[in-house]
Amino acid sequence: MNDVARLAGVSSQTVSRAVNSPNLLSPATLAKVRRAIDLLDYHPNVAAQSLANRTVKMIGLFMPFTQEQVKSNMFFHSLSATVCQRCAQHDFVLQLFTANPDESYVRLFKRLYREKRVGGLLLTCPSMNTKEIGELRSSAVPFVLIGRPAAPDLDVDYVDVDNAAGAHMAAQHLLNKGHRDIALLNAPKFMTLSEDLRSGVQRACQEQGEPVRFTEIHSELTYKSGLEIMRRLIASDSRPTGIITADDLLALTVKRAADEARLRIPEDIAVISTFASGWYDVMEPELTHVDTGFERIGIVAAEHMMKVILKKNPPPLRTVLDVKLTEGKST
Amino acid sequence: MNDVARLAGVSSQTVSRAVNSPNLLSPATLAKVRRAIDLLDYHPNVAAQSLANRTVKMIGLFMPFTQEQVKSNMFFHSLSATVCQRCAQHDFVLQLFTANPDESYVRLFKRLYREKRVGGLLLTCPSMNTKEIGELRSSAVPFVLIGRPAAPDLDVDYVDVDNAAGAHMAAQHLLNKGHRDIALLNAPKFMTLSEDLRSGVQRACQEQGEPVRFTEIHSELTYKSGLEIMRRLIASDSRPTGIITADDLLALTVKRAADEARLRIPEDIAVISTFASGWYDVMEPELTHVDTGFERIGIVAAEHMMKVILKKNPPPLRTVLDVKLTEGKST
DNA sequence: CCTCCATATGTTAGCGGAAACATTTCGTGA
DNA sequence: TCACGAAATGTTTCCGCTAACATATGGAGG
Repeated sequence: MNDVARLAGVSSQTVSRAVNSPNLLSPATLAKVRRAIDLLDYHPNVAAQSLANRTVKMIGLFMPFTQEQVKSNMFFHSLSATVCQRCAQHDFVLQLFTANPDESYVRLFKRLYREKRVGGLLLTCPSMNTKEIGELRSSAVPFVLIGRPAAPDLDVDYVDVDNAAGAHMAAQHLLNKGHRDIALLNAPKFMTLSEDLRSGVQRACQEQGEPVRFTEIHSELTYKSGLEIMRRLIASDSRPTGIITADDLLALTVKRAADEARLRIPEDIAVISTFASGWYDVMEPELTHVDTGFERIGIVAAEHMMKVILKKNPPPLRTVLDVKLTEGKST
Repeated sequence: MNDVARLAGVSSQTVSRAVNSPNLLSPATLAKVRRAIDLLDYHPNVAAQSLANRTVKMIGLFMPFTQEQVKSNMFFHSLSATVCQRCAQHDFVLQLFTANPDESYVRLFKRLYREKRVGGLLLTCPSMNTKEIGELRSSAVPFVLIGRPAAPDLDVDYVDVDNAAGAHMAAQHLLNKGHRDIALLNAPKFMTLSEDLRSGVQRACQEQGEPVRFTEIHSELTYKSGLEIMRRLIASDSRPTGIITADDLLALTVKRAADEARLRIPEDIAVISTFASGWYDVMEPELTHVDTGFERIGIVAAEHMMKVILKKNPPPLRTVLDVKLTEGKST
């Protein structure tokens, strides 16, 4: 920076201004300084910058999922991709944390923040409980939850997609097609998602005038787990006529189990997924599904976090993104 | 740090030593300092650390792929996960870059390094040419290529899996089963991978005593693209008896096209994949494939990079990881 | 012609640490 | 008993940058 200043014949503070607030400089000086910057190929040292102005232009994205869990779900890659892109636009950087920590979540997050590794965190931790969230909230660490907390009155920032509405739409869709025996191949219990889905489906069933049989089964979000369950369900006496799956990978297991049992989709058994990630294409017939547009989550969360870090005091983030149903040929 | 020093009754440099080289301190002082650190919940500021000792304990992982490209391939998530985990073990951090840059690759990489955002880079840029690599090599930026460069004598660090050997094994496997009409559903031409695969298969065909018909077709690594090609290929007069795919997603397209044409796998048409990522499970019958163990790439690359950053002068990294064939029921 | 204020630039003092060097302490062998 | 070197600790300076304040410059208005 001093070299640039010398070459341009100005003070080093002027160089700093040329970089950070060019509008404060006269056009002539600005041009001089910029020429010198170009000539010397100067790039500011971000460590020194954050030390001096005490803001850390890095967002941590925390996704403590196993390979197996992630594998089934485009969600995670999509999230990191959109966050990364958004960061780049604002001269921020994304730090990714996928490893399961040795220490407790709260402790880790506090540490990362205190060490100035990140200016704030985006968290996808389904297993973080209300107490932990509250604890983190009362610390100074800025964070946004991806997926809303179990306790809705917790006064924390979050973005979520309206999974309950999606499930409701999916169930309604089946009911409209005349189905009266519906099963929900749901996500594991520990995911708050699973409760949203169940409640959405149940509400739709209750709203229906006639009686509806509703079965709920929890599955891991893996092909193997889903397939095992579906085989059993389809072989049983009480085979439902319509199946709602938490995820398009699980929809594939329905297809396979149906194939094996020589059942046709949608004639003998209908399938609809409340979430479409990367497996969507592979399904045959074309899968009716709820389009969550989950790519939007990363954008909203990252934008909010950057505002927080830059002390722009954005309003609280309590966003639940709407979803829509895309009809395919599987129902 | 000064607070800790005061509380422990030592100088701040002693605190620094307690953190970075505890063996230099007497057990008594070390204990005192550590107690003070705990009491005050002190965490060193990494920005200040890198400023003072001018090493940046961050590794950048660059993966400029579109959603569409990534979707088909577990490779990318697996890579970031293993690198991230490895980084965590050494108190390093992973910065992820998936966005396609506005500027040129080389320019971007130099900038990231000069700005001290990263201490070094792990690069997966299939479209980076020999000239660019050479240019980057002659700069000060430490980097490791994921996948080896087209020009083998380029004097750069890289890790790769032995795709040519994998393709060779796959072809041999089919030849041993008696196939004499083989097609390779290959990756796009712009990926260096595609050349490795072709050469591997060709070599196997040549080594075979009898004449073998060999067809090569390039496809994007998407279901749609593969399916279109496979439908045409299977419908054509010259339908091959054995198909080698670049990827397990493409293997699924073979399955689907075969189903549609009422062909059985493996009786009427055999399939083997030279790469198994997340789509593996979904295939029926069980897919014969080359197991590349690509998770190892991230580990090797990250370990090397950390040594470079910590100035441990590791020997040049020219690693080509071996692969093995796992026989399923699709051949 | 002078005051006053907005605009443009320079100066000083850290941000939180670690390297390099200086100093003290202490055990050891002659 | 004392010199001597290793081990333990302290002091100074600087890493590269920006906030806060100080100063210069120029034009409008009285």
